[in-house]
Amino acid sequence: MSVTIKDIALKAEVSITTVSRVLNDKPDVKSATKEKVLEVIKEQGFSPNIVARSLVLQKINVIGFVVPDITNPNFPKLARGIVDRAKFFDYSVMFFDTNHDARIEREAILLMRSKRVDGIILSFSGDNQDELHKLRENNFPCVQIYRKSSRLDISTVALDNVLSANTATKYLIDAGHSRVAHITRGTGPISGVDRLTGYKKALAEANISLREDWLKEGENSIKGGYRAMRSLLAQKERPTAVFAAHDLMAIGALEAVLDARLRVPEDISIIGHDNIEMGLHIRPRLTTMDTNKYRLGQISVDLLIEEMKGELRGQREIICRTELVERDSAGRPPLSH
Amino acid sequence: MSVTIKDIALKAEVSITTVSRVLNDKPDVKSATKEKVLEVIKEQGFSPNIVARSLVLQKINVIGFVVPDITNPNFPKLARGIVDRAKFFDYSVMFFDTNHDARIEREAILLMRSKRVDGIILSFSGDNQDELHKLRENNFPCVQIYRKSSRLDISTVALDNVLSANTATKYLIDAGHSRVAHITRGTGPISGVDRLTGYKKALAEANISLREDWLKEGENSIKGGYRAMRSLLAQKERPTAVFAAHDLMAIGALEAVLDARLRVPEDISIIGHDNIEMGLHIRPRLTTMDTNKYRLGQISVDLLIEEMKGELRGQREIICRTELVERDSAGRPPLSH
DNA sequence: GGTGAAAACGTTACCGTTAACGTTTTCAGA
DNA sequence: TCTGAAAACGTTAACGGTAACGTTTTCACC
Repeated sequence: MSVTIKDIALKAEVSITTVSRVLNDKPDVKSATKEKVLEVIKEQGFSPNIVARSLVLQKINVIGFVVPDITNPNFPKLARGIVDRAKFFDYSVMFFDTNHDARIEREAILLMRSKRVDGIILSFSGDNQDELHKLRENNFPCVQIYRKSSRLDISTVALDNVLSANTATKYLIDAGHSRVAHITRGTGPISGVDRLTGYKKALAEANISLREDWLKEGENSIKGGYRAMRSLLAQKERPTAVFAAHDLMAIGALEAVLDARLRVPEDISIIGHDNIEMGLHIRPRLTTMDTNKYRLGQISVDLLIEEMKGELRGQREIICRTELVERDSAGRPPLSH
Repeated sequence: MSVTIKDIALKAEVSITTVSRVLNDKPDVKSATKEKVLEVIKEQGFSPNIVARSLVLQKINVIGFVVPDITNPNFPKLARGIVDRAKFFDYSVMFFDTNHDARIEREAILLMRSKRVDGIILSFSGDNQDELHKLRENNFPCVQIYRKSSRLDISTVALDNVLSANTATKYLIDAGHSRVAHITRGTGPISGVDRLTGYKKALAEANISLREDWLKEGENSIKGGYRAMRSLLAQKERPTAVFAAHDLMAIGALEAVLDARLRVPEDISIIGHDNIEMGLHIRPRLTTMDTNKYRLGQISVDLLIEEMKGELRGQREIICRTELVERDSAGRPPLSH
């Protein structure tokens, strides 16, 4: 069928070991024979069977990458960072999309262990504590992304959500707003809590007291943001600014404001979080916090590589800073206030 | 190190063959011993080494998936369709992003062949004729997506771009427009030509003569659409409607119109193509042609599976229809016309 | 020319699984 | 109780590489 190292050895009149040696640039082979072997290889269009190699080397140079939903605008750039950086280290990436389903997440882990991938980068939606714990127990290289390892000692690269939310909220306050609301991500497991903390902290630092009725929980979607904003607008006392924990919700909120025949940012300022592409193309353009997703991807494979080398004892946590992106959806509060 | 089939055989006091048999649900094993083996497997947390299995089976149950840029909004949903469908058939997907670089595309193919993936789904940017040809020669299962196989006999799943563009243009004409411009995708290799053809056809069918000055070439980006629209607006005679070959360009065009203090669709109607998420969230919401990307992904896996089974002699071409999505960016022409 | 270390090369076991084939066990029926 | 086919199980050779270890060749130096 396909040509093997044996065939090459035969045609080049050397042993398979010699062929293996030239394949892997090992010493102990005369340059003349090396050339000869190389020639036969080219002539026969041979490329070594990496499956066989992996079996003896106990290493397949593949890392697994699991996301809950690649359609979510946070992930494509992350994926790119991971693929690029992995390629740099000669790794390929096996990709999984779990559709936020904890069962599929578990299956994916099992599958990856069976397939003997060298390491895993994952962003989980469910919380599959046991599975992650098992990975850790077996010393399986693994880094978690976006989400801090709760009580599990899994290496993590995440955002400094408290600081980031603090910065965003402070930006509104510094612009003169004292009535700033917050649309949170709901009670789900993902980073929403930290952003809420950052928001509260910023208020406290400015001596503004927290109003529970200006805290709205939205699902993590445009619709969720829209609904939350509508309920905010329906109140007798309206905020003049809102910090949404996620751009999708910010965009929804923005739509709600416009639909209510109010202006952004003249009547209400909005700041989002994550800097998804879309924010650049809605009107007004969305002011937000950039999370540098591409770089996050790169960092996570760097961390994974370290784990795979075994250079890392214990887990590590890398916390990335975010960056304010000033655009058009946030400005000074209306004069009447 | 890790537990193998041999360990299981030892502990269960059977031969490795027997273990293999229960692993693969083969006959010739008493139900009592089967249970015993299963128990030991569970107890030891054993999962078979798929690398070893792949070596003897000559099949790794992995398909390669190559895109030029996962960040491009056409691809995430496609990726999802592929991953889901692949999983259904017990395949994993190895993911590559080539950043539109023909060299990386070539490397990816080489790598995948080395890694012995069972098949490849690819969306190429460059044209790497030779590489694709070689794949075909070696009977390597492969389906190309979005792009029709020029002279190469590679299986393909693509869009009916002529019909789709025709439908979009006709929609504008039917709304009363006679002055409809077209922003094309530039002279690149991707489907732009067919959409131009469809546009021309629609004009011809309505007895509207083609105006070369209303044909603008934009790069495939928001900026490209913006620039193209500006140059359209700068003309003495303006179109009342424009069909952009891609939503990104349509969105750019829309921005240009708004920036020129004109209204959409009251002054100028815009229709895009591809139905990317963003179109739903700009104002006015973009009228466009939906390409059903998720399904496209599924179909391409189905086709690949057929090829891998060897059931397919010769290549096949599946052409998918698109669907009009009426939203707010296209309406009747202004009365003055 | 002989010596011996270094360079070049080959033999072979092994990685963890499957499957062809051979062997043993079971058990219904005479 | 014996017979023999069917069921259950095991032995062994692959799959295509790598690497430890042993063997042969080369060649500088005396």
